[in-house]
Parts: sequence; C-alpha cells; structure tokens
Amino acid sequence: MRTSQFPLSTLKETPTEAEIISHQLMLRAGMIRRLASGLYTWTPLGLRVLRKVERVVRDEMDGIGALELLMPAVQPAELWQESGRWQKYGPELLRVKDRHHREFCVGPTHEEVITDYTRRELKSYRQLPLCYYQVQTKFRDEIRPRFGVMRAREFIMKDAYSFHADVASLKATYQAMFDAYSRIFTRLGLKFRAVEADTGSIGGNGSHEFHVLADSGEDAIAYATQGDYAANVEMAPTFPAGTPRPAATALMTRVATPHAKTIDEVAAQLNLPAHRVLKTLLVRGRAVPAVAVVLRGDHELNDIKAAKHPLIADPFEFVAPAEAIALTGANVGSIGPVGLSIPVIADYAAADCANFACGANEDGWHLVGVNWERDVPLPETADLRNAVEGDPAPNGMGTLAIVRGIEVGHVFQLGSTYSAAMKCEFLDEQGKPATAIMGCYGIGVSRIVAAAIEQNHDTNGIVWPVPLAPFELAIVPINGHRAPAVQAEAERLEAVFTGLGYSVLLEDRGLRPGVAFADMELIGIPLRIVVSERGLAAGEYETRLRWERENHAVAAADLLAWVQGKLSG
RNA sequence: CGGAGUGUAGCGCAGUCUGGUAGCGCACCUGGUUUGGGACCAGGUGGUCGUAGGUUCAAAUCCUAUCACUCCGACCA
Repeated sequence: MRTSQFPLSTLKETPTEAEIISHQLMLRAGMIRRLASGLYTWTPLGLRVLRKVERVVRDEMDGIGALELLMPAVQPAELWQESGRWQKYGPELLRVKDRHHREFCVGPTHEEVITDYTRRELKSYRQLPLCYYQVQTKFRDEIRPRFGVMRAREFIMKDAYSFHADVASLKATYQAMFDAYSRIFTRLGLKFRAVEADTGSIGGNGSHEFHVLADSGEDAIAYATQGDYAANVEMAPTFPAGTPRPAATALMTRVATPHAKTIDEVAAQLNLPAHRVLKTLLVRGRAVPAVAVVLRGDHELNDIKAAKHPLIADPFEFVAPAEAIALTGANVGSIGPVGLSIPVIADYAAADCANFACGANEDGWHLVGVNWERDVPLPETADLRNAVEGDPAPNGMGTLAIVRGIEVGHVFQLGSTYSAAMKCEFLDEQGKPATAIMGCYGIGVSRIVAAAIEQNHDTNGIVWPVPLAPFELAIVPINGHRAPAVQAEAERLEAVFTGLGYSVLLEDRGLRPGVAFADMELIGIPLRIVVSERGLAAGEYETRLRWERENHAVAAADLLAWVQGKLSG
C-alpha cells in the first residue's frame, strides 16, 4: 500500500472531545470518526487494526472447536419476554417497533437468540457439548458513552455460548475458553490479568474477567503480591485480623465535635488518624427498616457484599438522612454503635479496633476511647468493605496490591438460567428430558483496540504491538521524488516485503522527512526502513523500531533477515 | 435523570461583558523557493456564528425557547 493511495488523515491537534489517551490518539491517527454520541465510523486504517484483533480471536476460537455463526442484530421482543429480560434490562436495551408495531430490540447480547436456535436443533445428549461463537455489532444504550470506542454504545463483540449435558462438561469447556482467552491476549501482545468476578444479577457459578492493565481503567483489580490470586476489588474478601484486639487502655469520654460531618473533619478535630475513627452507616434491613453498619473511617462500604448479608436488604439501599434522626437521635455524621437500638453489624476490621472514636448519637458530639465489649457489646461481624492495598491476600500468600484494568473479556458459567426459562432441553442417556447447561464467553473486540493503545503509546503516538499493527513495515524514501534511484529502491523493497507476506506502507507523497516520520510514528507502524542516497551509497538502510529511540544501520545484505527477526518475535 | 460547561471554517481557538455585519493558527488549493524530524514567500478556497423566535435602524454579541455535545454523579456486560 502506498500513502498516496491510502487515506491517512492525521491531526496535529487533539480534538477537545477526547478525554483519554487512546481516544485522542485514535482520532489523531485517523482510525475512527464520531458520527453521534457513542457511534463511530472505523476508517480504513482503524479497520485494519480491528480486523487484526478479530483474526486472532477467530483463530483461537476455531482452535478449541467453537463454531462460528452469525445471528441477527435485531431481535424480537418475544424472546426477551420469555427469558424475563424484557422487563429486567431497563433503558440500556434499545427497543424499536417495526411497521406493524411489533416490538424488537437491538441486541446488547445474544443469549436469547442462541438459546432459541439451539433448542430447535438440540434433540439428544449425543449432540453435546456444543459451542458457538460470532463476531458481531452490539448495541447498549449506555447512560454516558465516553472514551471513544472504549465505552461506545455500538461496539463489536465476540460472543460465544456453550451447551452441555452436565456440569463437568461445562467446566471443561470453560477451562478451554479460559485458556484460549489467555492465549488471545498474550498473542495480541497485551499485559493482562484474569480475575475472579462477580456473577452479578445473572447468577451462576464461576466467572472470570480478563483485564488489560492500564491506569485509565474503569475497574480496580486486587491481586496477591505472591501467587496468582486476582479478583475484581468488589469481589476480594477481607478477613478478621485473627490476633487479639489491643487492650482497652483509654476511658470512654464524650467530646464536642461541632460542625464535624465527615470522617476527615472528625479525625482532624479529635487529632486521630482516620483508621481510629469508626463510621456508622444506616442501610435498609431485609426484615427491619434499618441496620447500622460499622466500618473503619478509612474503609469503604462494599454494597455487593452488604446486599449478600442476611440482615441487609437486597438490593442494597442507604436509609434516607431524614430517617436517620428518628432512628438514632442524631444526623448522619454523629451516629455511633454505643446505645443504638437497631441491629448493628461491624466490619471485621472495625471489630478489631480498640480505643476508637465514634459518633455519640447526638449532633456535634463524638465518643473517644471506646472499646468493644467494655463499652458496647461486640455486634455480629462480617466482611462488608472493599479490600485495600496491603490487606492480607485471600490465597494466604503475601498481601493485596491494587491496579486498574480495562475489562476486555468475560467468561461465565451460566448454568441453566436461560435454558430453563426458554426450555432448551434434550433427551439424556436414560431417554429422559433434561435441561441444557450453558456457558457464555465475551470479548470486547473494539474495546481491545483502545485498550491496546492505552497500554502502548508514547509522546509521538501509538506504538502497536506487531500483531495489531495496521501495517507492519513503513518504507520512507528520503527525497524519493528527486532521486530516482532512491525511489526505485523503495519500490523494490515494497515489492519484496509484500511478496513475503508483510503488510507494507510505502511513503510516496513527497513529504519532507520530518512530516513523513511523524505520520508513521503517530499511526504506530512497528518497523521503519529509511531509504536515502546516503544509505544507498554506503550499501545500507537506516531502520528504526517504533518502541526504540535509536536508528539501526543495516547492511543491504542483512535487511531481510533483520526484518524477519524483528517481526516474527 | 441531577449538577457544571461548551456550541464561531475540517481541527484548535479569539471575538460575546461594552450590538455596527466575522478573525487567528493548523489543514486544504495555486505558483515559486525548499527537502534527514511537523519549511518559507505570495496568492486563494471555505463559516445562514447549533437551531427557532424576539428586542433593535442594526444581533456571533442582548432576551426566550429548543437541540447537540463534553465533564462530574447516579447506573452498567
């Protein structure tokens, strides 16, 4: 391909709409153009990268025996009503009516369609297991699309679904999928982590998310400093210290804390660190109007864990501030466990505190030197907070560290949620009807492109991992339009490398070298070969790897081997 | 949906307070000089100032409504 024949519409300046680096660079490199909020056109350049991702994904899916099919993007409401999700899904589901006023949705996912397809085809356990996948455009009417294709409304996803006669078969396919995902992200050259994930409202057992590690990620991942434990922070359990509480050395005393509302304000007035101040939050109870949850001041309530607690309402909800006064006699900010008449649950870490401060259940007053058992009965304890950096790791090895990640894949043992609701059945070995067990497995194909840029860029632009690059090789002749020998040599190299199966972009716009280099760097071509009169005279080429800062002088005879060595790795 | 903000040429912006009929940089076109890290000179194309009303002799500018977009929050495979 030659630059004169290929639309490179690079921008020197960053459009204001782009907030994160991958979005900025995708716009500047001319990979995407916005059509409306959350809707993007992939340019020829951008599409080349997208296709590279798809190629690797397809290759690995085919490799584990998954079968590609293609389902409609638009789906009839009836299927969603059958699964119950027509009601559950909410406004994120784009619903449309056709000319006959029949209801449809633009598919955000395809569990219903695949289950419907399979129940029509599936007769016997002998057909199982089955595993299908597709690469398809999905639509989710996100409340707030942002970050370009990272969180777009329309996006491309690889979704796979498996059907099984028993759990053992499901687990085997789940493991094969898990391994295939690991190979995909490895092949794409991305730093990633598989983490244990919340199974959310869908239910089911095993679930892992695959995250590309990047500071701009929307998810927090907790991982063990030793061993390979990793989980979404919302999933990482915390534990009691397991050592005796420090001795009660202080006397419980009432202290005025005028106008102190937040933990920081209270801690400052009392001259105590935040972890010595306990906070008391009122949440809706399952059987009672309110339950008090006590946490260390420096910890955050985890509402997923809270909603799973038998005393706490699911879904989780805070008690309205006005109600708090009636229940405790004090406003939010001055509530504490001492003398409360509603049920109290203490987080493990809060229960391990001694000589702590807490609200006095009277506005403007706190208690200091408080101790469990001596001053207030030790309530029921539970894991109710988000794990933080330095917490003991759940695998018993080292402590937790926290990094940010971009979720690019999710594998999920669905169970029979959809197959039961939609009666996806088969005859088992005894000739009895049985319900299929399902797994589902997604990869955010378009999101991977953005995630890869978040992880691979520098001040000059994108630094594609070789497997993702829109072109592997850039050939830049210096003053080719004035030096026929240079131009001829550049074209010869183009033909040679193209013939060897490399994707080559030849710069033939007659630009000044600086402009040509800047463009090739912005769009992230991994390897650049410069052809010049100087080089020809010396019998060598100047090459540069995108992730390096120095040029290499490569003798003409060695060029082929050099390129092959760099691009095969 | 709540809060904040922005809409002026393809992109980045000034002009709005104080009304007088639209400008700068980049990009683009023509000619010339240049050519190893985003050149220079000269000339040029391109905007119903988001949209619709209103006030006024006169509106990018003041008023009203409306739309779009961005950010923060709630929400979320």
